[in-house]
Amino acid sequence: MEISLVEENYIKAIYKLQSLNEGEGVSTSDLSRHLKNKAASITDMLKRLSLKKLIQYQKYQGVFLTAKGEKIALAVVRKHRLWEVFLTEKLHFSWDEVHDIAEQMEHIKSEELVKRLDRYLGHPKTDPHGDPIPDDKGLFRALQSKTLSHYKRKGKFIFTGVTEHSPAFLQYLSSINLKIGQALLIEQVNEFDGSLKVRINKQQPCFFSEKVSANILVEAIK
Amino acid sequence: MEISLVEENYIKAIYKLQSLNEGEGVSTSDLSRHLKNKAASITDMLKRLSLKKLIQYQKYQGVFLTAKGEKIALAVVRKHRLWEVFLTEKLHFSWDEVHDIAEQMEHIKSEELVKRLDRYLGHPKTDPHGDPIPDDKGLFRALQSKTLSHYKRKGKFIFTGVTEHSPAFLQYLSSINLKIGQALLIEQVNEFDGSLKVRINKQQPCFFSEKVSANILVEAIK
DNA sequence: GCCATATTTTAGGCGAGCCTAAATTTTTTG
DNA sequence: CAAAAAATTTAGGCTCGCCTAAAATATGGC
Repeated sequence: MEISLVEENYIKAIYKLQSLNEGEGVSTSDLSRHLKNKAASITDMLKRLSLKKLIQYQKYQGVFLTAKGEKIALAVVRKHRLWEVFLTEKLHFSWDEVHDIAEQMEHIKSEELVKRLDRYLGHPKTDPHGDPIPDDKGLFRALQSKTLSHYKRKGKFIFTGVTEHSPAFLQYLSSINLKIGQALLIEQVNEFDGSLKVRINKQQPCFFSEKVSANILVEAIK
Repeated sequence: MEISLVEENYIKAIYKLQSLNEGEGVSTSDLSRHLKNKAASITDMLKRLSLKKLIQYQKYQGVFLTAKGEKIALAVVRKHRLWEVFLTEKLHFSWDEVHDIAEQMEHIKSEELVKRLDRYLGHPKTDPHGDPIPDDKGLFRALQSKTLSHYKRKGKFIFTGVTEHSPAFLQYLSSINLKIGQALLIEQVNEFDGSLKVRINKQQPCFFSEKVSANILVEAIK
């Protein structure tokens, strides 16, 4: 069965929103927002994906991926993240430039290509933003990291990823020399607005607003 | 102006057929054969490409690329050949496996990507089949190689490329250990059917039918 | 130069994937 | 629990890129 590029994008969006939604079906309006198509277009496509048994769809009730649909989603995510690694590691793109290009490359169809790319890159476990790369069976260990704003306390943390991939945000993190794997020392917590005083690598401290720390994933040390 | 993947494929086909046609416009039926679409569909698209000023088209008179169209064709060819180099050099695909994958990758839109890929590959001048890679201005020096069947005489030649890219043909060449850059010694010419007795690299001699030697590009030595 | 044949174009139709407007269903809320 | 509001679906229409059948044009043989 042929799956078009557009269908793959719908599947990917459903997968993403489903993982945020925790158990709930994904709504037409969520998809409409995410894909920037009108709700009526979403309904259109949901019918087609349902016919192809890629999703479970009942009118007005939201939508779930079937096993078949999830397999496709994971394959696309795997390709996307592998290409992001390629673009940063081999072509030296910065982490804020790779998303749009990988968005195109993720649709290239060749199992052999993915296999060889993965080997060539040394079987990376995460992409440049810290997101885990599913293996060829679609398996990956879920991030156990939490956001900095979740902890809201002093202490030492390791920066493991981001939950926001906009160039502006990623460039900001680069500008303060924050890279995946680096240690963060939270020196002060402002209870009023949730902002944090943070020291990175013995540099001058900087301040994270609630909005920033809500998009920074970390693991606590000790 | 947005150019779709399908439009790019038409442009590429026109470019290719134009270069064979030497001056003549490309006919609807040539394109129909090449793209495996019906003639009526070709006419359809020619009208659209003409509106976009990518081709010069007059009913019943065949078609030419405009400067704008040629620029696009060359950019696509450049990308196709660079990705073929990537696939063979970095991912160790064989030269008969890369065409279909590169056919997909050539449509990825990012000037920066092409620039970096080119640098990463060391600014290659030819692809794995010996075809020249246009530079970022679309310039390349045309192959001055001729086919083996053109020479039809004894002597020493360097194998520089192929004019046929089917996996079957390429695999045949691999099976007799013939690679780009290698020397070919023509030891005997059969006038009756145009077949050749050829020695490669001091191995057992092999025999090329007219059909094989018509698809092998060489440069004569001395 | 005319006729037969081959090529090309026009006309009309179809599916994918999008849209707007209107109808329907669900959810909220007073 | 009924009415208003919000979400969703249906109906109908559009473009792109393909098709078949029929009409128009070009070409090649006599």
